[in-house]
Order: sequence, then structure tokens, then C-alpha cells
Amino acid sequence: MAILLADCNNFYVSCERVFDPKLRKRPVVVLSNNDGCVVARSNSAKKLGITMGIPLFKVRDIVDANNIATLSSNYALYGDMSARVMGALREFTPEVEEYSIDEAFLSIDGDADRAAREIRLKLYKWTGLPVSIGIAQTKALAKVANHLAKKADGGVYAVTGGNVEVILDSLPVGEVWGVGRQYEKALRSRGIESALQLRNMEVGRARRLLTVAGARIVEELRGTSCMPIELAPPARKSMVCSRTFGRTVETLRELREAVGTFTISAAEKLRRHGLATSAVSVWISTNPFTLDEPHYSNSATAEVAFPTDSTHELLGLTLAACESLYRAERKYKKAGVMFAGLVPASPITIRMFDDERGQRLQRVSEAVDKINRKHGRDTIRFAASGLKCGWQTRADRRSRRYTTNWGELVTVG
DNA sequence: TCTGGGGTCCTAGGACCC
DNA sequence: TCTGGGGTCCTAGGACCC
Repeated sequence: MAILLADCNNFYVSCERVFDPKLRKRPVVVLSNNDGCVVARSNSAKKLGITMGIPLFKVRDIVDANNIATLSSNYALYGDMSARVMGALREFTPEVEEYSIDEAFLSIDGDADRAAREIRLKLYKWTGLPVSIGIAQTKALAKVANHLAKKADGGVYAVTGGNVEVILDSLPVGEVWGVGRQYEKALRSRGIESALQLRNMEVGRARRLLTVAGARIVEELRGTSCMPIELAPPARKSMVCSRTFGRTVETLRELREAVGTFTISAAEKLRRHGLATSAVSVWISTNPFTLDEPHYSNSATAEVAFPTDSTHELLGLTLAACESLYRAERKYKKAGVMFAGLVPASPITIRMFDDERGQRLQRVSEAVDKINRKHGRDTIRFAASGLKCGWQTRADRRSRRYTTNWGELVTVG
């Protein structure tokens, strides 16, 4: 049995290119919310020196000089394309772990190399997306293999007992899955610079230095699997909705509208997942990059007496929290709402102590969801979200929702 | 002028209890 | 005046991932 890691190449950029062929001849980057940072790059954009996560304004000159296409992110499109990819993978085996929007681990019996090549061809045919596949005995090694598959002819690479030492020896330790910037620094300062050196580290030492995560990585690099494939996603524990504003917000009225909007959308998501929340947090923050004004950020948490999924009830809590955090004379740039302590929204947990009014409000939330699902987002809205929304996130270069909205289909001719 | 959003896990240390 | 030891639970902060 082998573990395969299928990872879509430059996923967001590739999704855009499927529907706009003109983008295939140009370097392309996709931007984070608010058109702030680069979150996906075509290979050609990578070669021009655009790094992951860089703020757009810092590479403005490279972008202009090379006619790089810059797109706002289009999550409706990427989410839908992801579902198609995952569906296609399940045609080959039910043993699929959806690891992220653009990656999945698969467990394959028999000729893994042959299966990988077939999966890759079919996926391209069915979705138009190029995928690379790494093959190995453990997840961490499959990640390493995938890294090499990105550059390999045919987009498939297998790490085996025979080649593993050579490969790990030439891989910088910071490229290993689970080794971030801090861990890399800690390892390098002790002379551990390659993945091979990390693999050869004493497990106890790795644990002391990098906690149990480090111990697991060492074991996995040695070929001992300690991160099994998870076929069912574990229950979600928290849910967040937060945004950076398109401009600063100074009035309590606007801040309340923003927090109200985030609450409404997080509550919708709560009900979609059949969950209820038992703790609600709100945070607000000024721009941390502005040096001439003092930075202010603060958060407040409210416990909910009985877990709830009612927008009305949640709005009461988050708006009160928002008011308690608000300080006049500040320029707010970001706010967010988090629901934690999520539990299944069974009738008992939610409604045992509800009065008639509570049940009516419950039905209001459900009715709003139903209407919006049927007739499109924001057909009906709560007044708390405001009407003008001058603070709204910028997304000036968003492509169309080609696959999820009838009004935005591709037109031919 | 312009700097994303949404998650999880682990640990240390304090509070509290017997 | 002397002043234990062990256990659990919770939280904040830090690390990681995409």
C-alpha cells in the first residue's frame, strides 16, 4: 500500500486559466482579500521573482514591467473546482483525505506509479487542472515526493527506500512538512540543515526541541507512518469570519455594521454545518502597519448560556461586545467574529429552555437561509449588516463565478 | 496609498481541589 | 513556626498548515 499526495499546480491561477484562455499566455497572480497580497502565482510569475505572500505594492514594478495579470480571489469558483477535483479522485479510490482546497492524500494498493499517471491524465481531461502526484510510504515523505513531482517530467514522482537518502540530503530542512520558520531557525542553529540530518536526529531530541510534532516528523521521514489517512473530516471546533476593511472605519455605526455582517455570515455557516456555538468572540483592530498612530486591538468573549445558532441571538452578543471594545478617535482597519465550543445543533441542546419567542426567531433564521439559498445571497438581509458598506473589502479584479452562478456562465461566440 | 483569511494542535503555567 | 504532593482543568500564546 502506498500513499499518494495529489496537489493541483498553482491552484487558483489554474482555475482562472481554465475559463480565460488568454491568461494562459501571460504570467498571472491571484491576490488575497482586499487585493492585498499575492496568494497564488503562475510558474512564469514565480520566475519573475514574485514571492508567496508578498504585498502587491512591493512588486508593483515587476508586475507592470512584465504585463502580469493580477486577479482578485474568486472563492466561489475555487471552491467549486475543488469539489470537482475531489469527486474525480474518488472515482479511483474511496480512500481519499481532502487535506486542503487543492490537495488530497490517497491510499492505493497495487501499482501506485501507474495509478498516479492515470489519475493525472484523467483529472486534466475532466477538470482542465494540472496536478502533480507524489508517492511514498508516509504522508511526510509523500509531501517530499510531491515537491519533486512539480518539476518532474510527467508530474509524478515516487520516493522509495532506494532513493530516499539522496533526496532528503538535497532537501533544505525548512522545506519539510511541519517545519516552519521558527523550527527551521532552531534546527539550523544546531547545525541541522538538511531533511536527511533531521531524519537522523534522535527522536527524543526532536521532541524536546519541536514538541511531539517534531518527533512525528522524524518518524515519518524514516518511513514509519504515524499520521494515518483521515477519511472523515474531524468535527469542526471553531468558526471565524473576519475581514480587513477597504478603508478605515471610525464610527461606531459602521463598525457595528461590519461586525453585524460577519456575525450573520458566520451564523449562516453554523446552520449549514448543523452546529451551534457556546462561546462568541469579537475583535477589532487598527492598522498595525501604521507607525504614526498608536496601535489598538482588543477582543471580548461572551459565553452563551445554551448553545445557539440563531442569528438574532448571536447579533445581540456580538454587537454588545463590539460596543464595549469601541474607542472613539481610532481608525479601525480590521474586525472579526469567532464562534467556539461548537456542538451539534440537536433540538435538545438548542431549544430545551427556549420560550416561544426564541422558537420564532429560530424559524426566522431558517427562513432567511432558505430564501437566500433559493434566490441568491443577500436576497433577504438583516438590517444589522447596513446598506452602504463603505468599509467593504476591495476586490476590483474578480473573475466571474463561471461555475456557480447562472448569470455568469462563460459565453461563446 | 497599498500588508489575507481560516483553521488545528501543543505546552506552560495558574487556579483549584483533595 | 513549621508549611506536601499529586491531579485536573482551563487559557493564552506560539507554532504549524494551506
